[in-house]
Amino acid sequence: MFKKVLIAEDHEIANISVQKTLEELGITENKYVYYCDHALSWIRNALRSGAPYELLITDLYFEDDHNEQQLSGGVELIKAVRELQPGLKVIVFSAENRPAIIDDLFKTLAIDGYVRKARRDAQHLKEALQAVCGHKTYLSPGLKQTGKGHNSHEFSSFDVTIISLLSQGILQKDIPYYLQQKGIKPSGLSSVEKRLNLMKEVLGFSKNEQLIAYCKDIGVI
Amino acid sequence: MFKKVLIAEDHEIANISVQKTLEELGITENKYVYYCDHALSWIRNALRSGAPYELLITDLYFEDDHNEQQLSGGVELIKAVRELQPGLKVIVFSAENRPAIIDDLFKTLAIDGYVRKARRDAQHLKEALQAVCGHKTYLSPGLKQTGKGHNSHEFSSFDVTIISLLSQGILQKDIPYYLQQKGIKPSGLSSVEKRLNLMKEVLGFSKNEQLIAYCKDIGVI
DNA sequence: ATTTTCCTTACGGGAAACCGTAATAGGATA
DNA sequence: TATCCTATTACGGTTTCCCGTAAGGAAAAT
Repeated sequence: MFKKVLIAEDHEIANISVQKTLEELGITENKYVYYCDHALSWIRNALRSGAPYELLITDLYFEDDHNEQQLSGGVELIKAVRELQPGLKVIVFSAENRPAIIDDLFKTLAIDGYVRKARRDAQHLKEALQAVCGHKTYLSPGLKQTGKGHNSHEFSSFDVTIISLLSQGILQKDIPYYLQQKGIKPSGLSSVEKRLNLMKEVLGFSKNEQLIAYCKDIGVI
Repeated sequence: MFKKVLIAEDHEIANISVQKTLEELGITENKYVYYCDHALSWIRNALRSGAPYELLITDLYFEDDHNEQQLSGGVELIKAVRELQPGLKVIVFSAENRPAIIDDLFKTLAIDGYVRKARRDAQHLKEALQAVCGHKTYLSPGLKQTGKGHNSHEFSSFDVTIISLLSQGILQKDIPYYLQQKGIKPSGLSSVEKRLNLMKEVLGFSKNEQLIAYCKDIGVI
């Protein structure tokens, strides 16, 4: 089992329980911080002193307060950690439940475990620690990886751009202009329409409003 | 200080910490439950046995699982409790931060304290316990301004119905039919358009897609 | 170089949304 | 009852969206 673990979690209540949970597993050499910047400092200092951390447990979203922070949240913290200590194991512990976002954590940031704050989260956290310690990955039960069912769609960056513009109130007929501004290659109105139609057809939708709601739900925008 | 307290909180991690926090204040005769229905049962039984609870600490939102529940969440639990034991003190402990909803708890359900799950929540919970014990009300710091910003909008159930229908792909021109089905009073297409225009004007939006995205963000649909 | 193929763009007719205005209904007041 | 006031509904013109078809253009294949 791990011996030296760093926990980044801004909620005091959650922080206390993670602490207690780790102690129950015999993990005692821990540091608990409430800010992302502090987490990075401790990782950097531990690395310099020759006794690096073995595991980082972090939340995704940290609330702003009077203390100005460089790192805005868990994603930026993990990115910074990856440059500093690429081998550090990372478990994300958050209430986020949108598959697209969680999936992206595994793919882009190569995290080792994701535990969702939910009914049995303390138990799940223990299971995650066991799994990650054995160099396996862990995902909370009930969170299916975006295994694309019959009606799901892999959103390209082009798709996301179009949907974002729509959700910002840009008229569909004006989207080509914005695409040209950004130098995005297919910029014709027909291409935009074609892509929107494809997305809606795959997902069984008929209106843009449905598409926006769906994308908000799964977290692609 | 209180002696007999009931805690209803589905997240194991949060539940553990509340437990520890109460123990630090010397409150030892507590019961911790993970479902609203269980909470109501324990309150009812304690009342019958002549040793009623003095305080209920409850979350607002409970996640559904395989156990079918009568009470859907904290609001329904508090309503049921009010009929059973009107004098019971109630502290709500939730991540909810929308002033309109929190205000409604104090006004409609006459709760005694609201502690938001945030950075210093364990400390705030202790403060709330002190305050409510002294028959005062408590509200987490940083939530005191109920003044709605210049561009915000209080969504009526009519608004939510319209927006829900749109997000389900119903054509705007077909919404009157659905409103009549449900027996909702203003059902004309012009009334729908008027209401949509009002919402968009207040929020500074121009398209329905923006409105859908906004409502998803703030959680009204 | 020519043809084929695929992708992008352009065009046009019909449906829906948008927006201002007018007609109607229901309730309150006198 | 008559009148006023408000809210709801109905209507028409314009814009935007929707969708099928056709034209243009680049890359690959022959």
